[in-house]
Amino acid sequence: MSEKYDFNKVEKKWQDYWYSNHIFEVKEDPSKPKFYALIEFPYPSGAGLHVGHIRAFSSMEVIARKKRLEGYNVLFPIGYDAFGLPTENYAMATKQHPRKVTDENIAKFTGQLKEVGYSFDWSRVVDTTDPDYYKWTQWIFLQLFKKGLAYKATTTVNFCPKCKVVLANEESQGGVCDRCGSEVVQKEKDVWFLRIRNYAERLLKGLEKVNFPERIKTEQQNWIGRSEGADVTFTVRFDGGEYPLVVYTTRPDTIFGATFLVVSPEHPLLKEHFDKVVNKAEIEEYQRQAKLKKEFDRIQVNKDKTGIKVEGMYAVNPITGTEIPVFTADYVMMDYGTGAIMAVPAHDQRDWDFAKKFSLPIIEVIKSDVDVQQEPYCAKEGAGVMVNSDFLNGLKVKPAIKKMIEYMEAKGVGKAKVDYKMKDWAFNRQRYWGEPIPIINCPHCGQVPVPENELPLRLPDLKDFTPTDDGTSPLSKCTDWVNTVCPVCGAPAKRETDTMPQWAGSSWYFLRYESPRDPDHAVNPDANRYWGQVDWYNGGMEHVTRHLIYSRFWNQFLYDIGVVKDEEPYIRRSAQGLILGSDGEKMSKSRGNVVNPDDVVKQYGADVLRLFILFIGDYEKPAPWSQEGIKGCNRFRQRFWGLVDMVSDKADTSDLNLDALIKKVGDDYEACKFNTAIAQIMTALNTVYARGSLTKKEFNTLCLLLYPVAPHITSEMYERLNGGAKIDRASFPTYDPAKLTADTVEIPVQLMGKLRGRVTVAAGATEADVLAAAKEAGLIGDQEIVKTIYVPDKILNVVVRR
RNA sequence: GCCGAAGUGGUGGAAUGGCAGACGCGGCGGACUCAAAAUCCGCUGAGGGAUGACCUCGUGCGGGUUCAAGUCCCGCCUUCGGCACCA
Repeated sequence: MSEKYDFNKVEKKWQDYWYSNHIFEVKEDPSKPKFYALIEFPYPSGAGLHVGHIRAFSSMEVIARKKRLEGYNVLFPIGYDAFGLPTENYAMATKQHPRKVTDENIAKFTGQLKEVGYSFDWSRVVDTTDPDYYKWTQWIFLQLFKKGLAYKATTTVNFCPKCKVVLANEESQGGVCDRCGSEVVQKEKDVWFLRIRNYAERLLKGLEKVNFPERIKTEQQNWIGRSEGADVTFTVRFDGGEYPLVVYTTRPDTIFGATFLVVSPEHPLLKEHFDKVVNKAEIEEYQRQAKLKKEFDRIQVNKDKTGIKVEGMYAVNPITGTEIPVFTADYVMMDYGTGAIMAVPAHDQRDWDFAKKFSLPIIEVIKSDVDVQQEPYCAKEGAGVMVNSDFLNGLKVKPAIKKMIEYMEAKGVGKAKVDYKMKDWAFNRQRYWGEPIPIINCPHCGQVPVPENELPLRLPDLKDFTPTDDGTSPLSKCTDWVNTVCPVCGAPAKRETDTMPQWAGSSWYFLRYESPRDPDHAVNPDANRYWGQVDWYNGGMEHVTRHLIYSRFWNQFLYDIGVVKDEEPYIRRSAQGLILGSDGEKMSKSRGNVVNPDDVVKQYGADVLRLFILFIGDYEKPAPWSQEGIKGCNRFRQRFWGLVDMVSDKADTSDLNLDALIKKVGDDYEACKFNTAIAQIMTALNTVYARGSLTKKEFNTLCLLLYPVAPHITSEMYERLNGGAKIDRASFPTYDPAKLTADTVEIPVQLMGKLRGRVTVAAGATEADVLAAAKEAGLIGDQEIVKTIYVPDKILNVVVRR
C-alpha cells in the first residue's frame, strides 16, 4: 500500500519541476503547429486572486495542457493590466507610490497563480505600467493620431466630483460613478476621442468570420447599433432667410405623416440663426435647463415630454411642400443622427406623446386597426400598407422606404444613410496612474506628437498625485514636466497632461505577448507571422462590449498600417459564468460570502480547487460555491490516488470502453464541458473500483485524461508507474473510431412510445433480431403490429392496433 | 420598448428528437470503531401496489407536430443579461 497522498509535498515538487525547468516557455518552432490560448490578464488588485479568476483561467489551462500533449507548440501567456483607479486610490489612501503598490500586488498575484499550478509561460509576462510596454501603447496612439483617428473635441462629459475624473457613459450608468457611486455631474471639457465609429462597419462585418458564441455577437451588434435610414433635408424658413436642416430618419416612407420637426436644445440652428427667433428668452431658459440635467435624467424613458416651440421659424417638408412648426425638445439627442428629427406622431410613441401634449396634428400614413388619435401605431418593420401618402399609397413599408429614398435622391432632398449608436471612444482621464498621452500643445503648431524616438514618454515621479478640484490631471502640477519645447518649431510649449483610460493597455497586450521584449517593434513581424491570431480567448461577459470591441478595433487598425498580419485578433472566444457565493448571491465583502482561493489551496490543494471549479456546473453559466461540493472533489482525488495500488495484468477490461471514454473526455474539454468530462472520469473510476483492478494502459489513460485538470497528482502517479517518466512528455490518448461501440448493446423497447423493457443484443443487430428478442422477452404481446421504428443500437418502438 | 439566454429531484446539474434525472452534494440504512471522524457498501423523483421483477404521473403553464418531445412549432408566465427618448 502506498503512503497517503500528501498534496502539499507533491504539488510543491511538480511546481518546482515546471517552473525551474521552464517547461511551459515556448519559442517559435516551425516544425510544430502553434496554438495560442489566451485568458484576460488580471487587474492586480490588493485583494489578490479571486475564485472568479480561477474559473476564468482554468478553461484555457485545460486546453493549453491538452494541446501540448497533442503536439502543439502552445503559447499560454500571462500579464497584468496594472494601470487604474483602485491602485491609485489605495496608494493615495496609504501614502505610497502606485508603482510600489503595483509591484507588490503583481508579486502577490504571481505567487498565487503559481500555487495553483497554472502552465503559463512566465518568461513573457507583460505589465501595462512598464515603460517598455507603454512606450508601444503610446506609439500606437501616435499612429492613430497621425491617421486622423485621434482628435480632441469639446463636449459635455460625465464628471465624478468625488473621483475627480471624467467618466465614459458606460462608466456612469444610472447617473452614478462606476467606481465610487457618487452622483455624476455634467461638465464642459476638452476630450480626446478615437474614431472607432470609422471602424463600426468592419467591426460588424468581422463578426461573420469569427467563432464567438451568438450571445456575444448579439451584444456587440447591439452595442454598435447599426441602423439604415436616410438624411432628409428640410428647409427652415424665417423672416428674411432660409436654412437647410437635415434630419435623420429610419422611416423616410412616413414623411407624409411628419407634422412637426424637433431639434435638440444643443442644435446649431438655435445658435446660428438665433436672432431670428421670437421667443429667445424662453428657449435660452430651456437650453439652460437641459444642460443642467444629467445624462441620466435626460434619457429616462417614459418621462413627460418637454419642449418649446421655436417661434418665428417653420420648416418646409421637402416632399409635400407643407409648412410645419419647429420645436426644440430634450428627447432629441445631439449626438445621434443629426440632432434633428421629423416627427411622425401617428407612428412613434415619443412623437405621439409630444404631439398630444402640444396639441399637434396626427396624420395616419400606415393603415392599421388602431385609431392613431388614441394611440400610435408603431409597426414593426414590414407590417402595414401606406395611406395618405400620395405615390406611396398601397405599398408595403419596405418597398415604400426604397421608393421614397430613390425619389429623394433624384430630387436631391435626401439620401440613404447608415448610422450607428456606438459613439467615438473618449480616450482620456484626468488621473496620474495611466499612460501619458504623448502630445505637445504648441501655441504655433497646435497639437504636435512627441517624436517617436523620445518614447516612452515616462510618467514623472510625482509626490502628490491627488487630482485637482477643477478636474485637470495631477500631471498639470508637475511644471518641469509640462513645460517643454515644440518639437517642430522649438517654441515653448506644454505637454498634454491627461492620461489614457484603462482600456488602452488591454487593447493590444495579446499582441505584445508574441514578442514581449522586442525593443524595436510593438509586435515583432516574425513572431507575429508564426503566432498570428489568438486561437482561443476566454474571458468575462462584462468585457464583451468594451474591451473586446476596443481590442478588435486596435487590431484592425494595426492590420491597416501593416503591423499585424490578421484583421481579426481572436479566432474563438468563450466566456465563463460568474462564481456566486454559497448563498447564491454575487460574492462581495459586504455579504461576507467571499471565498479566497488561497484558503482552498491550503486546505485541499490546487488540484482539488481546479477540479471543483470546473466540475461545479455549466462553464458558461453562473454557479454557486459549495463547501460540500469541494469535499466531493477531495474524495474523488483520494480515490483516484488509490489507482496506484490497483494496477494488474489480469484486470478484466470488458466493462470499460477506453476508446469511448477518450473521445467523450477529449470532445468535452474542447467544448468547454468540463463538468461532464470530469463526470465521465468519475464514472470510469467507479467502474474500476467495482472490479478492483485496472491495466497499466487504463491507468495511464486515466492519468492523461485527468492531467489537464489535475496536473500535480497525475504527474506524480504517472511518474511512479512509468519508471520516472514525465507525463508532460507523453501524448494525449487517441481512440479508434471503430471501437466506440461495445459488442453487445441494451436496446430499450417501447410500445406506442412507452418504455416496456430492454433487450440485450449484439451490436448492429437487425430490426428483426431485436423484435424477435423483444417478443421472446414478453415485452410485446400478439397484437397486430402496425409499424415498427428501429434506430440501430439505440431504440425499438412498436406501434400496434388498439 | 427592442434583442438575447434560461426555467428539470431536497440540491449543483446530465440528456445529436430516441431509456429523463448521468456525475457530484445532501439524506437514509448498513459495515468498520469503545465512540466519533474518515473510509467502504446499499438505497434515495412523486404516488400506488403485497414495499416486488408491476403500474401511473412527472422537465414553468396551455395547445400542437411526431411512432417518440426536457429537446421542434404556436401562445403565455417567471427569472436573469444586454441595448435604450437611438429618430
